[in-house]
Amino acid sequence: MRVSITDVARAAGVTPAVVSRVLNGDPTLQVREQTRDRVLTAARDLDYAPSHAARALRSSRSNTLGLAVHDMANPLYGEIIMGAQRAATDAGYVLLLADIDGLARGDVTFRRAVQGGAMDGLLLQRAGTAADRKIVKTASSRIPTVLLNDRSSALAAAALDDVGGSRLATRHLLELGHRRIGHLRLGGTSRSGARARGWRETLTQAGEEPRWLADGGHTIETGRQGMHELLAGPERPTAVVAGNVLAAVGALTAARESGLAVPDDLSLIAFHDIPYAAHLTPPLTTVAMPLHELGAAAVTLLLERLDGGKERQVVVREPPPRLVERGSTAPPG
Amino acid sequence: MRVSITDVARAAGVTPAVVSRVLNGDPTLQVREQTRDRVLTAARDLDYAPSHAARALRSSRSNTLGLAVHDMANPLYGEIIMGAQRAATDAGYVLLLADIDGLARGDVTFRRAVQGGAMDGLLLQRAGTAADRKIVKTASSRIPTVLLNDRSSALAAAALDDVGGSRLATRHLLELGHRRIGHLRLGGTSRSGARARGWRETLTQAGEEPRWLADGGHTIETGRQGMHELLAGPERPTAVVAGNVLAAVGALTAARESGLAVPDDLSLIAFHDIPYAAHLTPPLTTVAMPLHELGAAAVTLLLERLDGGKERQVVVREPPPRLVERGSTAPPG
DNA sequence: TTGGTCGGGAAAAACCTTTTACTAGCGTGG
DNA sequence: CCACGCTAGTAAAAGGTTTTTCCCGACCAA
Repeated sequence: MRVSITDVARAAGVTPAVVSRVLNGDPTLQVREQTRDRVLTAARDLDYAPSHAARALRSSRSNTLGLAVHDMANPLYGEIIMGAQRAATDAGYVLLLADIDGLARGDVTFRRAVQGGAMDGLLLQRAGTAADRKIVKTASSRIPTVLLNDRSSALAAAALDDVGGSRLATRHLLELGHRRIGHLRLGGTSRSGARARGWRETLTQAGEEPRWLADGGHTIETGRQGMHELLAGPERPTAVVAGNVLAAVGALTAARESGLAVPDDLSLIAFHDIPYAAHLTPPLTTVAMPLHELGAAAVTLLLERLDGGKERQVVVREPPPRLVERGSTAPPG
Repeated sequence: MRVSITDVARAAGVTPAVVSRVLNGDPTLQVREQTRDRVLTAARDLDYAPSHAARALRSSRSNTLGLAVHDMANPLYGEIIMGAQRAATDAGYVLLLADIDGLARGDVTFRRAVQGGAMDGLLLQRAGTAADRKIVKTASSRIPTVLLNDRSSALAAAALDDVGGSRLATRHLLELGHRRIGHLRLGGTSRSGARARGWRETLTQAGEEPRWLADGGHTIETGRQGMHELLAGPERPTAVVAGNVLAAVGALTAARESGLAVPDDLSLIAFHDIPYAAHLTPPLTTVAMPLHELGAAAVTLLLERLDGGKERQVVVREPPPRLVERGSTAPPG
């Protein structure tokens, strides 16, 4: 049926042990060049691939990493996942998908997968919900866990340079001549704090007062509400830094609903660049963050931990946040 | 270390075989109610979960399904994946992620995963590229494979009701009073044919001639080009059915570039509804297709095959395509 | 010759389940 | 009293790797 290591051994005229050690490059093995060749060609001829299950059983390593995210349909996560995917593949690992909300629904499938050793480690993107806490508890007590873009806890984590991105965005608006610059923060997560900090610090350094602040969340609808809040006061900001591109989409709608033209009456810049941003009206100016690299960094961190490394928290600064100028920012009218 | 079936057996005062058979509900097992309870409580107390690897090795079933897509960052695929995810979880299966383009890069990781029995079956979303053909060949000869939204081949597949969706879109435009209705087809895939067919048939039945046809691809940029092509002739269409929502985004840009106002000078309706569609200018009228259900259906199909079923092709008609009226369609000016 | 060392590989255990075949004990009918 | 059948399990094999220990022959030095 399947070709096993014994078949290869027979074909090469050696024992299975030798095949295993040759194929895995065991440095303690003494073997003649000739024999090694026989093994290698036999393996190739028979198109041999070791049984995932048997190997996992014996070595108690599944070469699999779990990946749990909230919303697959969010292109931001898609980007992160692709980065993680690639890094994992390059390291010979494979990615197992889990849906956080499914897990929280009391899914036995995931718990069994974690406990049963189906994955060696877990990448977790959380959003601060109750479901998250449950998952974190279930998983992190059993297998190494790395948080994606989050650093509020004692767990290992890979995060973006939120402060830097926020500074870049705010500085862009300042350079255009804006003074009254508001911020739509994410709310609820640690990223929220860092992004708000970059905005606040940059304004303070420029001698401006960071007065306009509202929660924009990370969905279109929450962004719309937040923007309305920001525009409600008697004195309005002339420019806004949105903590999330989806919130910015909603903010654009809110501006329109308030009778404000973007960018003539109000400039808007958002965190994260997605293809759609270029096709909104007006095209959205954004700060592109290295999402791909974030995913890769998280995987690297996890692999490190699997090799016995300590829990670390890293900030992905390479490549640095990049300003993508489009049509939603302009000098104040 | 890990708690194994032997530990549970010892705690319950029986042999491992009994534990296995009780936990898996072996109907041929004769066991006293009392003994069964002892086993069950022991398993619960020890928080036992069977080893994924050992079980896979013994039963040569990994309870894992592979999922290979092109572009995770595309929200359409995200939607499909979420549907697949859920259906798989409900059936006790877990999803393994693979990136087609990585695979085609000559990745050994995936080939080893397939051959090593890391997955029982594969869900494959292909786009007609050379990479696809390679993957299909590697995989489908070894494990059951189901195609997502594609039915051009001999393989099992789950597809959308493209003709129905296309009819719905075209009829909507006809009802608004349009006669000169064009189509931006996908190009390259079998879906292309079906969607074009729905458009053509509906027009013909209404006594109109299906004259305006161009390739819109499935990216923003190709959609833009296709739309320009459609608008190039001396006599222009007054309305267009776009085969893909991303192409429609590009088409919107193309219309603007041609100095045409949507919907006043040109109506546009697109396949697939995504949240962004509502926030374009103008908000895009779409036909929402059951993507979630498509993913679930594909999983069902795959599980069927794993249980020895025949290769089938299904069309997901439930829920039926749904018209989402927004601002990009209007009676002809 | 003997003792020692080294090269080249063999043997066997262990990893944890599942499954098939089998059995000890007991009651029952003939 | 014996054969039989039933209950309630038991025993053992199998699945494919990896890894540690072990072994045999050859060569070298004394």
